[in-house]
Amino acid sequence: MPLHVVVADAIRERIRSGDLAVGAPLPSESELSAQFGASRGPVRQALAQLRNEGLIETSQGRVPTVLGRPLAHSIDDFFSFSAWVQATGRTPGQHTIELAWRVPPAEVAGKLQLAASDRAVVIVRRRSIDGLPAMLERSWYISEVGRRLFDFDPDDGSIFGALIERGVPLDSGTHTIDAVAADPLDAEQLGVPPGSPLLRVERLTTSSAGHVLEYADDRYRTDRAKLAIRNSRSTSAVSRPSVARLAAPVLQEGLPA
Amino acid sequence: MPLHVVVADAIRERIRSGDLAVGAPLPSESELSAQFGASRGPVRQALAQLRNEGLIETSQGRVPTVLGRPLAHSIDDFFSFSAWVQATGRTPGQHTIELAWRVPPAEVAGKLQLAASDRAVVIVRRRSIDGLPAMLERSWYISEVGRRLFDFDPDDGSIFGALIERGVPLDSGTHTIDAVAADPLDAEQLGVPPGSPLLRVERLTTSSAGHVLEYADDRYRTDRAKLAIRNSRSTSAVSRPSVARLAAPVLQEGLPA
DNA sequence: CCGCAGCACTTGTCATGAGAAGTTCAATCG
DNA sequence: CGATTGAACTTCTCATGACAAGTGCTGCGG
Repeated sequence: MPLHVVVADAIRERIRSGDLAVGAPLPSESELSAQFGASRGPVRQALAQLRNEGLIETSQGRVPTVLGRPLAHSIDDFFSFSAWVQATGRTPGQHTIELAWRVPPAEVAGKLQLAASDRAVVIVRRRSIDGLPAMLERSWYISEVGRRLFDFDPDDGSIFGALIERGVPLDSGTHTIDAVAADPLDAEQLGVPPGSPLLRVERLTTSSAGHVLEYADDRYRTDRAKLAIRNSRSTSAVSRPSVARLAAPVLQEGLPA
Repeated sequence: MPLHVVVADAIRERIRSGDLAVGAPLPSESELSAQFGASRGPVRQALAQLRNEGLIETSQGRVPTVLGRPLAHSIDDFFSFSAWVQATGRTPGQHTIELAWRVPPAEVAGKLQLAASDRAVVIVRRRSIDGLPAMLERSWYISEVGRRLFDFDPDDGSIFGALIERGVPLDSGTHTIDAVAADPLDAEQLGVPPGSPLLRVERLTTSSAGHVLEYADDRYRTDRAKLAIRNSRSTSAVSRPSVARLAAPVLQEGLPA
């Protein structure tokens, strides 16, 4: 394992555990170099990584300080409902409502870049957190990917994980976020009155080569799940925001000032 | 200006302009070094920055390739409604409905970390895009920051920009996203039926020192604005997602595959 | 006691050099 | 003609050294 990863992991763990409190100063670069037996290069590489994750703040002449605790554990938390729920220490659940291979509506076909007569695999699942319905997922896969859904029981766990294991190159995703009123199916499955506001996340998953593999429409009960974004202007190198899903009861603990 | 910034800007511009098309290979590190008269250090620093912005993809042994065009122009686009709308080539508008200094409700006081009897400055504004109402903003500032709101006309433009100019260290933000039903004020100001689903973004803005300066509750008409997130699992160094607001009619153009 | 200069220390930037590890492609072997 | 080997190329990793620029503290002078 590369040295700079070792250093970054160690510091990240010290922040996560609270050993390095929010606002506390980090050891200087030279101290870190000595501690890990590394030269300044890998240490600076590790600090750049942490700065980029929004965990620390650095500026010239001043020792780096801790900005906040980590939001998401890994990038997969954002792609996989199961991975996300498990990472927050809860139990994910899923109940398949429909699994079919058919011609999708025109708008879905457009997003999947299919011809009008091409079929796709659709799966509708109710996802729950600790047994409570939290999200209704309508997912369309291109046939080549979707046929693998018939190889295993979708009630078993993560489709994302199962597809990755089978070598499907799910890689990049574009998520579009808005709000919709619950339609009759949403209302019935999620246990809310029809017309209730739901948080909708539309996901377009592509391979590393850029081919569209999946289009999904996920609708969340906002009392059970939200999204969080943290970003900072200060960090000298333009930092990227940090995005995570949040389970409602974790909100306070999950969002340190 | 630092060399690695010069290199990064130059490459970013070549990607933005289409000179380097999506999927095209970049020059190798040694070629870039020669072109800019720099050693490998700054060149690698620039490439790391671009990789982190999701613009390029690198892996060992292979020349970097272009992944996609930039989503957001700058980080400020996410903090400032005005900056965002202008960056998309539209005209932002604002109409102040209320500006007051009073004791906030308990929940707001809690988020601002105020004592029960402390006052704060509240401003309610309707924001529009090209004259069409798009968002209703309820913003609470701690008194020290909020009193500056009386120094200028909030209908003039960006409060964020004005506060930054006056030295207020608005720096980091945590955004929580969910959906709510339009209350009577939302409905009236945004021109939608009461109970319509709205996309809500709660924002907690803090100084670089970690003090809470602002709490805001922004509610968007989802037909006029959405959020987009793009992220990738592949990029060797853990890449950070890219977040942007989207004005509805820009959706197609704004989201290259 | 206050203000300021100076020093020690910090991070930011850049150059050079070297080996490990992965990719690509062409020549060679079966 | 297909499979394999190998060399040339690439990026990744790391070490060392140096200077610039910003911060914070100490001690001096007023």
